[in-house]
Amino acid sequence: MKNTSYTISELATEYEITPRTIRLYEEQGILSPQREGRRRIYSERDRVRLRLTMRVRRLGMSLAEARELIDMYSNPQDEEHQLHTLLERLQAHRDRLLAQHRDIELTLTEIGRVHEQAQQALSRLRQERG
Amino acid sequence: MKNTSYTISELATEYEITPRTIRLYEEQGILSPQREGRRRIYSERDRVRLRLTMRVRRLGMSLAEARELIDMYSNPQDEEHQLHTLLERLQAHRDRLLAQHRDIELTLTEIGRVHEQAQQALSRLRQERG
DNA sequence: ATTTACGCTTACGTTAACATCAGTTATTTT
DNA sequence: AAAATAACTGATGTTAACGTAAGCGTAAAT
Repeated sequence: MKNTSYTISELATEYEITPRTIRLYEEQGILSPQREGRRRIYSERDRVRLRLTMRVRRLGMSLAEARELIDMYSNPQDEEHQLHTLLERLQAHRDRLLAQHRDIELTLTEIGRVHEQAQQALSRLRQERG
Repeated sequence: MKNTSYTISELATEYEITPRTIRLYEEQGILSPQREGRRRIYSERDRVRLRLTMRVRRLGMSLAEARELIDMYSNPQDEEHQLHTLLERLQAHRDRLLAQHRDIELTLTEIGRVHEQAQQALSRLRQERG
C-alpha cells in the first residue's frame, strides 16, 4: 500500500515551489491535506494533484481552471445531466489544448526557420574568416 | 505591394482585444506604429507581430518573452558572438515549447481516460432506464 | 453648426498569483 | 535547558496585464 505522506517542505523542495504556494493551492481548494495538530500532512493523492497542477500551470491555466480539470479526473458523477456537463467541460478543455498544440507547432516552425538562418549566417562568417 | 494599414480599432476588432491592450503592447516595445498626427497607423508588419503575440500569449508566455521571441524572428545579427547567443535563446524557447508539448499530450491522455469513463457511465444509465 | 464617433493621454482601479514579514508554537538537536 | 529548525497564522507588499474613466482633440455625418 502506498501509505506515504509528506510534509509541506518536502513537497516544496520536490516541485521547486515555496510552502506559501502550496498553502495557497489549499485555499483554492486544489489540495486538502490532513492535519496532525496544526501541521499539514500531505498524502500521495495530494502529491499527485500538486503535480497535475504544476503541469497545467505550465500551460498557462489559472488555478481555478486547474482545479476544475483536476476535480473532473476523480469525480464519479451519477446523474445523466451531470455526466453531460462533465463531457462538455472535458471537450472544452480538450479543444483548448488542441489549439495550444497547434500554436506550439506554428511557433516551433518559425523558430526552426530562424535557427537555420542563424546557422547559415554563422557558417558564412566562419568561411570568410576561414 | 502590401501597403495596407490599419487603425487601432480595426486590429482590436480583428483580434478581439481592446485598444488599451494594443497600446500596452506598444509600451512594451512589441508594436511600433507610425503616427498620423496623434493617431496610430499600423502596418502589415505590426499586424503580424500582433498575431504572433496573441499566439504565444495563448501559450502562457509573458509579454517580455513574447517580445524577445518575436524580435528574434527579424533580427539579422552580424557578429559571431551575437549569433551564438541568438542560437542559445532560440534553443531555450524550443526546449520550453517541447516541454509544453509533452504536458499537453499527458493532459490530453488523462482527459481521454475520464471522457471514456463518463461515456460508459452514461450508456449504463441509459441501459438501466432502457 | 453641432452632434457623433474615434482616438489620444493620464491616471487610478483590479485581479491573480504569489512573496515577504512578523509574531507564535512546536519539535528536534545540542 | 537552550537553541536551532520547521511550521503555523495573519497581514501587507508586489508584479503583470490589463480595465475603466475623465477630459480633450479632430474629423465625419447629419
